[in-house]
Amino acid sequence: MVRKACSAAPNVLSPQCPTRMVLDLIADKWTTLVIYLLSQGTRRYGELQREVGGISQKMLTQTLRKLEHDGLVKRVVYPEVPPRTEYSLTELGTTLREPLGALCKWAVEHLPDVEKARKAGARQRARASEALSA
Amino acid sequence: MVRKACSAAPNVLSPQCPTRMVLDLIADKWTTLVIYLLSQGTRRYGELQREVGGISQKMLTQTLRKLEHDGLVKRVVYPEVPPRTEYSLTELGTTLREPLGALCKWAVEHLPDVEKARKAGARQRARASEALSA
DNA sequence: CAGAATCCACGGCGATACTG
DNA sequence: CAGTATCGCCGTGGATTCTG
Repeated sequence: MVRKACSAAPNVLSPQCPTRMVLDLIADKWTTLVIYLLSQGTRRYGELQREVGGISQKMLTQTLRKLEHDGLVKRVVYPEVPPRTEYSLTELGTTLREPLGALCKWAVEHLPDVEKARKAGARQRARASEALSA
Repeated sequence: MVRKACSAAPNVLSPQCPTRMVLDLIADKWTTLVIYLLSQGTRRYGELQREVGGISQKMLTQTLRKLEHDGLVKRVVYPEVPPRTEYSLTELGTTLREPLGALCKWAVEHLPDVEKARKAGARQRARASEALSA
């Protein structure tokens, strides 16, 4: 495991730990979706809004701006009329595909387990107390 | 608006896609921290609260409950006085360590890049307008 | 010690309207 | 088309209090 990431103690719990940053990065409902889409190729603003489905312009713009600010997404504006803006992953942005992919892979593989646990959870919870006293 | 789930095409954009579930799972400031801690060994409620630092009992309990409900965390209550509760990762929970670790690894490796981008962004943004008019 | 319950503030986020 | 600006809901989450 990655230790000395933080100052002295390998503490993920301190806010300045890089782990925290990743969370801020992906712990956003939309961010991951946008990255996913862009990992498939360059998109225009409108395309993204249409494809993500359910996202408001506010959120899309906000997400895009954050991503751009973090150097993960490249924004190219063509000073034309009508306006055209194209978004794409930067070099850095593409490096996120793998770890993100690993996570998705986990989801696909373990989804059944989680669903099973969710269903069993309700029943099991009811008998939890009695099981312990036995 | 429910198009085909992601049965055939892994459409991350549809809400019922497993990817969405992962997001719901980790897209929580605390969840990842808790999992990280538990991946190091069993913890008591109070220990978690102290170690995570900054988390309220409400959030801790809530997070723990969700994790338990999803079958990632095992909760053992000892009917003693004073009460003692121990939390630990389930078998399923430990499988999350790897993909989560990959993410952390990414963070550590690319943190400098992101920070650089963040710093450069501010300056660059200032010259963006003038650059266009030039 | 572990947790449930309540109150409340802030901010996320969507909807809408306007601009270049 | 690609945004920005404004408003308002409501969910998230913190602080506090109470219980077994």
